[in-house]
Amino acid sequence: MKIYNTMSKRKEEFVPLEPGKVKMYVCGPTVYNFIHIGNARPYVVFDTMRRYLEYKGYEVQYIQNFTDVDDKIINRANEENVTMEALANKYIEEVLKDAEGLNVKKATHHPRVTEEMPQIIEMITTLMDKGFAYEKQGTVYFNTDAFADYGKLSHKNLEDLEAGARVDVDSLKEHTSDFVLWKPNKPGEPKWESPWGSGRPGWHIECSAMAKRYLGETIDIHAGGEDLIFPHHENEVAQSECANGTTFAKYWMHNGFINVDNQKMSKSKGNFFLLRDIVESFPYEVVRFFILSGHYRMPINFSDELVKSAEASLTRIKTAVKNLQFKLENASCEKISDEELKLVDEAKKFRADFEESMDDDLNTADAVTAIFEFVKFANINVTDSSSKEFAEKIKSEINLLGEVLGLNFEQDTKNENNEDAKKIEELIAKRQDARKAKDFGAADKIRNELQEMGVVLEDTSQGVRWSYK
RNA sequence: GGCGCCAUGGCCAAGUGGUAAGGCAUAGGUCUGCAACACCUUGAUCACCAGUUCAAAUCUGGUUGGCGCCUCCA
Repeated sequence: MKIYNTMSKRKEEFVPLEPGKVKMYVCGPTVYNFIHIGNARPYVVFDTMRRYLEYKGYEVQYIQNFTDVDDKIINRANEENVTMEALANKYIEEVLKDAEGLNVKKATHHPRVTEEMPQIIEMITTLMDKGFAYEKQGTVYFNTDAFADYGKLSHKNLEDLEAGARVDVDSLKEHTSDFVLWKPNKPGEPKWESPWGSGRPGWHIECSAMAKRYLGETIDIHAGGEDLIFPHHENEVAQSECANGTTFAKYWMHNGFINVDNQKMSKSKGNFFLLRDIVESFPYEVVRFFILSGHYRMPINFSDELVKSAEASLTRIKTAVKNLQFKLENASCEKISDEELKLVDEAKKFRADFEESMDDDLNTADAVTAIFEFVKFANINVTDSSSKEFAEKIKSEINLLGEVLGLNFEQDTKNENNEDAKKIEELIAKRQDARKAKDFGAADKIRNELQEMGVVLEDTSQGVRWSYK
């Protein structure tokens, strides 16, 4: 498999540090609100990466943190008159709900910054001891000048950074690009004791410390949104490599943004969409499919119209799978024929195509194409007279590819209950009687009635198939 | 100012040296009592200019347009 590595700016063959195992760290959200559609992208993309690696037989250790101490959380907590802890807990729960809705697998660990203080303080101490950090009035800074490789991930150099810097209010720093490792608390703010006085860690150090604790000094893949390249990930590299004296991450993966009207979402522009609001109109799985229908490094635009189009595409696949299910349930012949066995063999190419696309830097957009082609193949070759075994084999192969993408093609997002089903079956039987009697007026009336209940009928030579629209 | 990304049919989107995948939408047709599902058919020379090459959407240079990072941010 090839992965585009931000560090080298090229696709590289993926070779894990340890055969058969992959250590992945994905930067998680700061929990002070529900996640927005943009936050959903790294969740979906890197979960898909994980699923594909697992599909290929790797054992994946997947770590995603929650930043539960930060100015934004403190401010929001003050506004709502609750403790920072309560606010963070609330949103961690909500984020997990959204993640579950998106069918994102749980991380191996979801560490929280507030529970990692000893490790964080230890790492800062090491940086101080090794001369990569300095303390001024209770604030500890990382000395970027001491790390010769500073800028190697974001491909910036210190001179350019100095030149392009905005007016710096923080006069305690020795260099513009130095950043905070530990800062003193203001009165009333949450605080932890440290060798430099009470306070809390800077944003960057937490990820370095958590990655080290749960995955070790060197990890395989570090991932996140492209905006994190600088300064966040650049600073992580500096901290971890200076403290540990070894390479931090072998591969750096960064997802592109989800834009609205081709522009970055922002609250001030008023083009900001929470995932919660979107799933009022579309199922979570449609959002997941929408995200996977473009390459993860390219920007994608978000709009109702585009998601609607994605929904129609997904429906095509799901309809095909439903049809296969109906056919196998009503098949008159159990055993697969020689002719069908040949077709099963022929269908292997779709899986091969799928893998080829996924192997090419997780090209899910192209991988989805293989599924569509598989669907067409199924539509043409699995007929009403196919054997049950054949229909079953084809269906499970398509479903398998869906699972790798975290999509369950058989899942029905609409509510159904048995009482409804019974009533629907009765109406269908009545309609069938009417049709037999060539009373099409009555038959159509029943069909319309069902349509109003949100039920769509399909007459096949195997019988009537119904589903919720 | 520094660094970087993008520009493919109505919309979305792969392809990155050998004469343009796929999906959505549209139109016509087949199937159907009608419909639905499905199938068939229908459409682009790849922003522009110049260059390299037997050959370029695909490489190089330039132009135009859009966007991002450099400040919290997925």
